[in-house]
Amino acid sequence: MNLKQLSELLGLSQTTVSRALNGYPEVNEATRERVLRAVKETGYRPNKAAQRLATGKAGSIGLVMPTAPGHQSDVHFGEFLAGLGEEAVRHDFHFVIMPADPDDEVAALRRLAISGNVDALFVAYMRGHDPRLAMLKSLSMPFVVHGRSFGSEPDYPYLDIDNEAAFYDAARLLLQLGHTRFALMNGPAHLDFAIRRRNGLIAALGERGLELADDCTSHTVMTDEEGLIAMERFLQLPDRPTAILCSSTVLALGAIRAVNQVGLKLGEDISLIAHDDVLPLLKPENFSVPLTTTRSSLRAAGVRIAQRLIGTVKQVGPFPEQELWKTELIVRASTGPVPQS
Amino acid sequence: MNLKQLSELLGLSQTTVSRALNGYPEVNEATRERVLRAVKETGYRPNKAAQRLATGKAGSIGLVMPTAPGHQSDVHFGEFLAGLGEEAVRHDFHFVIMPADPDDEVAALRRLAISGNVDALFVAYMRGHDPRLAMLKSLSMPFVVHGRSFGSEPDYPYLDIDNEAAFYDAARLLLQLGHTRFALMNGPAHLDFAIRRRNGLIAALGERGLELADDCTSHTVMTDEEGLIAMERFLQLPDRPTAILCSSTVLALGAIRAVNQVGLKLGEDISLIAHDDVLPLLKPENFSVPLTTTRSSLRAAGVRIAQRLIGTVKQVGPFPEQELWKTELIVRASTGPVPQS
DNA sequence: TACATATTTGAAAGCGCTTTGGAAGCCATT
DNA sequence: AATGGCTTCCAAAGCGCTTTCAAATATGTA
Repeated sequence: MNLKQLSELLGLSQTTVSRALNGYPEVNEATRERVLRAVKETGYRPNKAAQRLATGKAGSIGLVMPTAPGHQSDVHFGEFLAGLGEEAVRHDFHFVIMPADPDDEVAALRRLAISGNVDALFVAYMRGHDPRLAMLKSLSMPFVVHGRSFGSEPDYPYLDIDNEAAFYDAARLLLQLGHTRFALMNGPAHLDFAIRRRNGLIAALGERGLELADDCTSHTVMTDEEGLIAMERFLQLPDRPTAILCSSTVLALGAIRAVNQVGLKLGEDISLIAHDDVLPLLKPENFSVPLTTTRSSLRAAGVRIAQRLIGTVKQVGPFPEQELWKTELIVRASTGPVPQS
Repeated sequence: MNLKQLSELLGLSQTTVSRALNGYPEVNEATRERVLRAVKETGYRPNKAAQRLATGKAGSIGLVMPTAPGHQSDVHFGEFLAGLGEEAVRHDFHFVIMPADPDDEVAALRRLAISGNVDALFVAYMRGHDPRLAMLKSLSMPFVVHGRSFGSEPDYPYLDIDNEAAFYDAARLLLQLGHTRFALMNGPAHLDFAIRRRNGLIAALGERGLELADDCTSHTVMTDEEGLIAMERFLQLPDRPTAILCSSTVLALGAIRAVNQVGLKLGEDISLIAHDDVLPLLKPENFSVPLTTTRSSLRAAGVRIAQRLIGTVKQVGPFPEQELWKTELIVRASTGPVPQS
């Protein structure tokens, strides 16, 4: 059933039927109702590809999903998607997801954009000096970045959390508790949030004349295995750190296992603060020792970005181009005063 | 840059350029190379919406993502998606994801199908007597179901794991270890896998003249919170169960917390077997007491289903319509002989 | 040389929708 | 009766591609 058939059935032109459906004013209310009733009866649905071709819009936002054999799926991605979806469903928007090798993201994003089946783009996993920004700006397609790109002019639309402040504040808390030997378990070094969180920590330490040692820093993918390995390394250090900042509750999961294995007590021998993306699976309050965290909901960010993206496409708005969300510092039992040794 | 412009640039007809690009044989190799070079230089990409409209195919597979405010995002979904993506990227396929309220899945699926921008459908979260099957069959669009629908004629294409055998075998192991008091922590009761796993357990118990008590059965969404609550209930029972079957490592996470809280020992006082979807985040071997599991990789299932779906669209094949994967029963430390009381 | 047969190219139709530019009908006003 | 302004509808063009059918050119055969 297509427009032509429907209009013949009704004895109307395609034009009129199309207008009736899309809420144009220049159509008699009586005929509009007749059309609407026929649509109900026949189950007619407009072909989106044709709509897209005719209008240039199709109610979809595009994003690239990094994937490869052996590439571990990322809980954060799923959680963020849930947020996008929650908002998209309200506007009858859908997603076009292009899976791509992580090394091929720029090209994949371009393909997605010129493919002509998305109205707007969402970009994540931002890096320092991210090469995608220049491409996006040349594209004349709306986009919003989750995160920022350290070292690039901040003249693009983004939503980010204040990673630097988060880890600065976290470090300050630990400093006030008397800690002086710090370690950082971070995400991959090229990612923007990792750069900023490290900077935040270094800034706080610097104010006290302290430094972050290289052997007390790890940059890895954020899995519990890597957390375990990194923490084991820290614990073997002659002068082992007592204060740990951790970029994810996933890393913390492994880290805590390492702490338990050597019989140390979290919150007493070792203080740890992790960043909490509010993953449904890893609630900091459910850890055997509840975790002190810097918190910001990934899902909420997804909702907000979808709002901005969809709003831009639908030309409602305007929206702020740049948003920087503060994180909350939530103190639980995994932090305590520096142990007397 | 579109086909018309490109062909004018080359002094060729759109026909020839189109054929050159799509690998048709009736075009001179020399001109084909000329076209290909021009494409490289201009960065021309065909408009997918137009392609879709013209051919009816667009290299995409569609799926519905259940979502709603307050609806917890599902790790399983993300992991499965990673599997689909891993295969899709090899064939330059993408996904169209339609977010939908869980109560609206049938309608959402239909919208997605008639929208005309997917070539094939993937369906998950199967229920007993699933209403989507009839709709799908009437649709004449290829689809593959992950799971099955208990109570429906199995005449549709699916890939499932043998849930019944998995829990039957798991129960048998525990029976051999002398356990007689069983409990089941299952997923939502209307879901197919939950029905079959329960049946598997009941069958194994039945062979020994045992029954599964109602107050030793829980059907909940699979979160660690629910796991905790269910296990707390079990443990307060006057004649508390010693053998637990658990439909997910996520549930097990909470269950184990409950066990620890009351000071019982997993693998001694309580034996537990969980089903393991091989989530990167929840490795059974990393639990403080490594978990005995029935294992089957969700991601591998995603890869396989993508293969079948894409193969069907591309008309390579044929593929088996029905696949039933065996799970592996992997014994670790969370199971032991029934405690002497 | 003339003819049949491959090989290579092109004109145009069509996919299902939106939208421009009229046209027809109706009413009130001159 | 003629004019103008509304309201309501329609024919047809166009979105960017594929594909059918036909034409042009090259190649082989008698």
